[in-house]
Amino acid sequence: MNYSKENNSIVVFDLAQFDFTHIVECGQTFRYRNEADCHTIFSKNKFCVLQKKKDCVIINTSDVDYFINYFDLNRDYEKIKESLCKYDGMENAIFYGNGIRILNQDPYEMIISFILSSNNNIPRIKTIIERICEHLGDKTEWGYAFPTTEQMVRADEQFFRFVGAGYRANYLKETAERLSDFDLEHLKECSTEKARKELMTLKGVGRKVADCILLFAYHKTDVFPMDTWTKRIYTMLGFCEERVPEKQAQRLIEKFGALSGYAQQYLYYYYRTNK
DNA sequence: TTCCAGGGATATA
DNA sequence: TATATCCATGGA
Repeated sequence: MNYSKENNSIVVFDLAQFDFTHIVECGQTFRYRNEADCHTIFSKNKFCVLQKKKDCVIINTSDVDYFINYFDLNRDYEKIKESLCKYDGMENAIFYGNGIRILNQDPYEMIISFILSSNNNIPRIKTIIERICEHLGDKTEWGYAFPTTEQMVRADEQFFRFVGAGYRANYLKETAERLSDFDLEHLKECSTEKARKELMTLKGVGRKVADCILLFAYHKTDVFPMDTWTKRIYTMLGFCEERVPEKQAQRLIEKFGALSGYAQQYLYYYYRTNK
């Protein structure tokens, strides 16, 4: 991936491997803002501002190294796309979602965010997360940071209902308490299976939410999160053997292997935005 | 009014 | 182990 690192900015030259709209609209993050001439993306207590030029994208940030990792800039997505194009039904999805990258996001933020995602829609998830940040997170020059574990445990169930979490309020309360004494770092070293099993002991984290966390926070790409959209995609790809989402995911992982997570994002984005 | 959204917990057989 | 039902909320 062709980019250069400056003092307070990153310049990305390979636009076929970097499309901000596709990166944020493919459902892996909920904290971003689109403005007329620039885009802003937030992570933990950090942010960056992206400006698209004729033949490059400039990422302005005070933490260059953090966002080089965040945007997964040291990975060659051309190779990934080439490999995935060999599969039937992938070419259109890859062409459509060209420039998607799987972000390396904060595990804690992903857990809280995807607990909220269950049986919910993206605009609402964004709104609820925004409210949680506004009420619990530190105020910064650009807005509110995502709350720390300490800030989260101070909130009660009533608060999470107040911000619109609905029946998930209890999940957030219980999981926030568990995570205040939980080593999220060591999951990096675990196998996908073992990490998934541990994540699923958290309240509000089932198979699908766990797979999203594994993919978007730990970059474990041998997962295929099955939601209401990908269940439809399963039959559209010509599969019909399995009815249980977990087994459907297994079939798809047998098909795509270590590229499953990437395949899932292209397919999810393509079919969701094209109905 | 009903359906749906990046599903999970729980009870039941 | 597999299936059915309930769960808040707001936009379509």
